[in-house]
Amino acid sequence: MMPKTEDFAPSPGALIALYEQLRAAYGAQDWWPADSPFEVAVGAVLTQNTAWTNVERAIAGLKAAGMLSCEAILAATHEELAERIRPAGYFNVKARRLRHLCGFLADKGGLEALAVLPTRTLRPALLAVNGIGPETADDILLYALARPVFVIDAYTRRLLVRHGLASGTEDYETLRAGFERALPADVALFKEYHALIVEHAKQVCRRRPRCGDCALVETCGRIGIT
DNA sequence: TACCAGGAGAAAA
DNA sequence: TTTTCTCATGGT
Repeated sequence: MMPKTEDFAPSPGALIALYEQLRAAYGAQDWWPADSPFEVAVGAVLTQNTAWTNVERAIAGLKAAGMLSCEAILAATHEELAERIRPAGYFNVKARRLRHLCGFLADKGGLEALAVLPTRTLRPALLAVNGIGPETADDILLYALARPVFVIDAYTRRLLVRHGLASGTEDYETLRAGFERALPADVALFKEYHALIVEHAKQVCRRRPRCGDCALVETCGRIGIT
């Protein structure tokens, strides 16, 4: 089914204004925190429904074991891999997902080889990999492969609802399409926008971890977003 | 101690 | 087709 793009049509001015306020409040984020595109891809799987601090421990564990490569992950047993990524939670599930992703990458000739494929081909291919959903695929496309794809996450959804730009019932593709229609297809802008939304949520959640569906009120007020 | 977190797939209704 | 359940650690 085609996404319901008519349900989310923010004005470019509203999205740019929000971005500029976040940028003024938090400065340049220079995301994603990783040493290589492959580390970005691994991190994108490990961070599923998990705080980034736990993901950092898991990636450090993979690095320490010399397992931060497609070949090493595919060569390891399920138990070895799961043990290394245990701090990220859901370790059995994520170990399978990492192996699926690495199998896909190995089959395609590595992450670098994907550079020749257009996004309209690459995105469906990533989504066809078991364990790679829309957010994970878009993290990889934007931060590992520099494609102008806007990443939607729970923080983005909450921010949009808080500011009356979305109802909260829109599906992932609707929100992504809305951002991509309203904003210029600028990889640096998309990277920074998503990173700023995450930072914005972290700043608040650090103090008020159980603030329900209105977590952004305090910081929104402080930086003048209402 | 109990609750929650940057998701995704499978099973059930 | 939509909703519910499952996976699991670490911080508060």
